[in-house]
Amino acid sequence: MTTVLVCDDAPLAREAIRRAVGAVPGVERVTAAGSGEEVLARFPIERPDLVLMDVRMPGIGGVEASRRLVAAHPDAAVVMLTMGEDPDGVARAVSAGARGYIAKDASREEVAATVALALAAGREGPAARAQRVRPTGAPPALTEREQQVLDGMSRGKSNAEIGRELYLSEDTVKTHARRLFRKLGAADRAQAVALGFRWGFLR
Amino acid sequence: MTTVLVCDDAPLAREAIRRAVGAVPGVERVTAAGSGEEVLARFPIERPDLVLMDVRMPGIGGVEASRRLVAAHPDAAVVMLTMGEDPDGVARAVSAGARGYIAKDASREEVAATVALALAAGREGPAARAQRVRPTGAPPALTEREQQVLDGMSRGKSNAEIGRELYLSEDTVKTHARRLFRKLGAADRAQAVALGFRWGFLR
DNA sequence: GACTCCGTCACCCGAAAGACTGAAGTCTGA
DNA sequence: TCAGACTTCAGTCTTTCGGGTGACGGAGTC
Repeated sequence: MTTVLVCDDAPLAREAIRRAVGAVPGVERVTAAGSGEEVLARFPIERPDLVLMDVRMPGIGGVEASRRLVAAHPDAAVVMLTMGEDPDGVARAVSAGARGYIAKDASREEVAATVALALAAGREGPAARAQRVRPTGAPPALTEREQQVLDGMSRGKSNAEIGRELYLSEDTVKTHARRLFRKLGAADRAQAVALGFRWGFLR
Repeated sequence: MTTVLVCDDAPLAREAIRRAVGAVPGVERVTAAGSGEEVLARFPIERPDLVLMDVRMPGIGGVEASRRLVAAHPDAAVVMLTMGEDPDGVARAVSAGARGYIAKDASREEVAATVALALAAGREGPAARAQRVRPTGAPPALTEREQQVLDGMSRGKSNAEIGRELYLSEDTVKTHARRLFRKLGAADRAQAVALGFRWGFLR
């Protein structure tokens, strides 16, 4: 009986992850919690084989919850959920006992693979996975132009249209766009917009 | 002395709107508030010629704030800021005394034009502008495939990559993408991602 | 049975995007 | 004063995107 406990304060994300994890072969039961405190309270009762926990939550965050959980139950397997907004937190969580992490922008397949790995692995060294943490510690600092270009992208404007709005040439907009992509780690404007929302540059 | 009071709980959006409004000819002073309550408190003191207020805010939302403001000060000119997520709320706000609304995905020019119009107009009938509210009251219903394609887009995947993830041909992905754009009213994948976040399909 | 919606795939086409350079002006801060 | 960031623009190149259109099978509906 392999059970997984998913913890995220956002109901939508929680259910999405539940579905993804539920599809992993070998996982019979997936339960959900809405806070780190709830995980600490329920872990001794449910004894899940794996805890998937969001890094950022109200109350004690995922990092502190992971630390306390592993301190109280050294056999607990914790995998952090992150959306790249807090790589330092992930690093601390991993060093505090989490077995790995999954980026929330990962595909369903990647989630499944990571969960399966975490379940299968005898405690793999945290260092191995900690390397996957993004090197950029702080939220990227966007210049005003980059912010404006990002904003235009989110409104479905082409580079030429953004240029006309800002009284710039299309080439200049493309230059700002390229640097924007580098800073955000985006492959294209669609991902840039997604990361813009997650970093709070857009809303 | 024409002054405009901008109210939005998000500092970034607030500043962006401030800048846009500040560029409108005839506007000498733009002040900013962070909540509906703050607007109600400051309006009698500052007596701005126009209040730009976000529909959705913590505490009393823009609708209720607009209603109370106009009830207390019938000469108050309120224009709602919306991002299309709550057309009913806009309609109620307009019927409750708001003079119009501006979509947040509007261009700077559109913002300027609407502000100038709201300032210049003797009280135009609310009905005239209320028609601009999007006819689609409910969030668009996305099929599972469209949701999956949207998700892939938000992760920066190309259509071909999404196709490989979902075991589909690139052409099929493009078909789903095209229908997705139609449903969301998006011009391209970047705007589709933005609308996906605003409708809650992505997070 | 007719109709509609979804999912699948294919073709063509022009427009746009994004990567790669190089360069020059402004402005700030060490 | 000088380094460095920001901003501006330009060129070339390949890839991708998005629109238009058509098609076929299946599921559900009227």
